[in-house]
Amino acid sequence: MRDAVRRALEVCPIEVGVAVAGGDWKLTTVWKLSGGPLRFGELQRAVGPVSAKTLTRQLRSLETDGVVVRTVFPEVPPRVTYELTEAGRELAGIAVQLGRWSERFIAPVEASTVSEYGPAS
Amino acid sequence: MRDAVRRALEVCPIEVGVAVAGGDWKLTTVWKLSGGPLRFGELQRAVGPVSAKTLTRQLRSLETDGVVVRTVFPEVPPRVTYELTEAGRELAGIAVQLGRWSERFIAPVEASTVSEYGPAS
DNA sequence: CTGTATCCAACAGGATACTG
DNA sequence: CAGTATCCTGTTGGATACAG
Repeated sequence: MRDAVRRALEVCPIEVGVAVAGGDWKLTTVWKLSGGPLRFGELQRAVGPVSAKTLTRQLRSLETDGVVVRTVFPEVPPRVTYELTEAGRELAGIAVQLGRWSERFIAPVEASTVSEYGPAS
Repeated sequence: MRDAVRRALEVCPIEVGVAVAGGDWKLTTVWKLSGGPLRFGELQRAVGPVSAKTLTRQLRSLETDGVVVRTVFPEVPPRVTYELTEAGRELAGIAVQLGRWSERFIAPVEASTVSEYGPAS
């Protein structure tokens, strides 16, 4: 278990959730994976302007916390896929709600809603 | 509007939500306020081991983003209360869901659930 | 293709002392 | 009481170059 999570456990469940799901790109990553497994490169393009280094670290963190599963195929060129666990699928639902909340209260828009975008195909 | 929010607007609604609600103590603060207005000191004790400096900054950020309202009473000693806007009340619901999610998938427990704790009285 | 190593700037958050 | 000012450490995240 990661230190950040262990520390949050001493405080309250909400902080545990923040320790696991907080940080740039994490929830968007989970959301993009809710359409099914994606390779590293596909994921990077789908998530947005995230560096490989950061995406890798966030994915490792999510893997440690039991949100995603990483599968390495012993091929050349290498192929690695990421998919959600049950915890990840549940978290994706919360991510969508947060996206809708921000559309409603922070940046009201008519088009380009998270509801319409959907996860990466 | 804060820079972090403006930058997230270029990416996706979920990242906007993270920009507003992400960061230690913010969601717990919102949750504790869901029981009604609290003074600064009450809030600090309710949230947990957060420094005054950090809590102040998070509250200012939440105020700028339209999640909380800060009210100063011209008295001696000074009294300042914080309360949720409608956006804040909606966000508190998501915070509770995140807390329940972490209880279910990260740190399963029988007692001491976020559901039982409730906001500060 | 999927990363890692290194360097760097910016930010987060605690501790302490202090103010109106 | 409700902060602010200062100093400090650790973390975050991009850019670039490189590796298997």
